[in-house]
Amino acid sequence: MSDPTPKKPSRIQMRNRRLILDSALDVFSRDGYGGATLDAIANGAGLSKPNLLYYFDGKNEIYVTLLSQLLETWLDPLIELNPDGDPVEELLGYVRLKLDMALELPAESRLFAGEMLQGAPRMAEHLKDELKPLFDQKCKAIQDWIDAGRLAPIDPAHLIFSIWSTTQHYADFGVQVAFLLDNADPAKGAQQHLEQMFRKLLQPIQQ
Amino acid sequence: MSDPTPKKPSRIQMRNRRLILDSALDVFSRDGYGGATLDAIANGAGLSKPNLLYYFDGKNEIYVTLLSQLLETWLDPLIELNPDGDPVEELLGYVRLKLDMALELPAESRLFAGEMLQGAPRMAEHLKDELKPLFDQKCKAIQDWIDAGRLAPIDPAHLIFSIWSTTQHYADFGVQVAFLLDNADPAKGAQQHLEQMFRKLLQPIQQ
DNA sequence: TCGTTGCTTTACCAAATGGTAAAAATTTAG
DNA sequence: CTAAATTTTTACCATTTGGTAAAGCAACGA
Repeated sequence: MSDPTPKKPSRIQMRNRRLILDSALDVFSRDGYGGATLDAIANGAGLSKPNLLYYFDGKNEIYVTLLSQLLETWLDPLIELNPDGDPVEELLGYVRLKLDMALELPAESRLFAGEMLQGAPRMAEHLKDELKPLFDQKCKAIQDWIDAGRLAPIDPAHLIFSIWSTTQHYADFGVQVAFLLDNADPAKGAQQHLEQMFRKLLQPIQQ
Repeated sequence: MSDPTPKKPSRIQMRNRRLILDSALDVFSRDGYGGATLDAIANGAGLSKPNLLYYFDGKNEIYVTLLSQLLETWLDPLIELNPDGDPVEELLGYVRLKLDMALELPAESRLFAGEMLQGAPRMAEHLKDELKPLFDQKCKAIQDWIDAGRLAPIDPAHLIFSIWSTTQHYADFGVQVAFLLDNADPAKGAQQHLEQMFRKLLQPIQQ
């Protein structure tokens, strides 16, 4: 009575909305928001365009739905960062997780990157509500570790930026990386390099 | 006689091609290739659309011209990397230069990032001819430094990826960075953080 | 079995977009 | 000053694109 959409989705709805979002991820991440077309998305989902528009109100709604669903997955590893664990190992674990995500879900990473590149015009709200509080909270946790002498003194915010950028690079610039590495698998080298780099950065001076 | 376009461009040509490319940089970097329109570019340049098409053969030619001109500027700092200089200082200098470029030319950085995100469909040739040889050459130079014990043992290719990703992050994800830093200027913090990180990574063990 | 609801298709449409033809205006060279 | 060359405008056009209306079809509860 109070809920504007009380009906639970049917099996067909579940299936088709999933098909559409899967196809949309392909198309949006490959062609960008502006380059993506409803025809391409409908085609990839195996539906007609009007049929697609039966499930979503328009291009923008598909895109926003996709991004906000993805944001959860994306922020999950950061949420897992445990203030009660060992600082260096917690952060190195986070690096490892983010790298794995970049390597296994490159389309998702590129979708976010594309939105950010354009100034996040369609995501600003979500970022404010979900990303910012989490970011501030984790910065504070890292600062506490530093204050306790359990971590080298670093700027928490820029540390997080460095983790994000270095790991996501393997997804967002994946074509370039593959090309420059002569199509060798980047996974192992990346893992070792990032582990080495962040371990050196984070390790507090032993006394 | 052999040159297919021997005529040197008039002053008007120089001016208008420059106006168009400047506007195109704005539009392409903001809206992506697919989202950019000739009308928007023409508008930004203060020309009519047909007038714009008098100077360039089409949307694609504007885009490719822009990117290939930019590639030079972009690779310049890497070219400057001097194998005869001090390894750590040379590489830290490169980091500084790349960061300065990201902060001062964010639109250029985003334009490249957008092209890479989409798999560099319109830049593959240029990358093969200009980027790859330079990259291989500099990787070898870094490896020589390592072999001479003047640099910590790191994977040169992944080192370069880390430098690119961390510095360009401040341009490509500039909106996110500004938002998460509460619109504080990221320049100084970024500079200090990256210097600290790469110095620790690169410094060979003293004996 | 019948009617209601939910899903899909067919047939469209208006606006936007990349691009062209050719006339008009302007600049430049002699 | 004039004629040729260059530059700009006006008037178009075909295609693509996001989106709609409404009819047809399928599923399901009573």
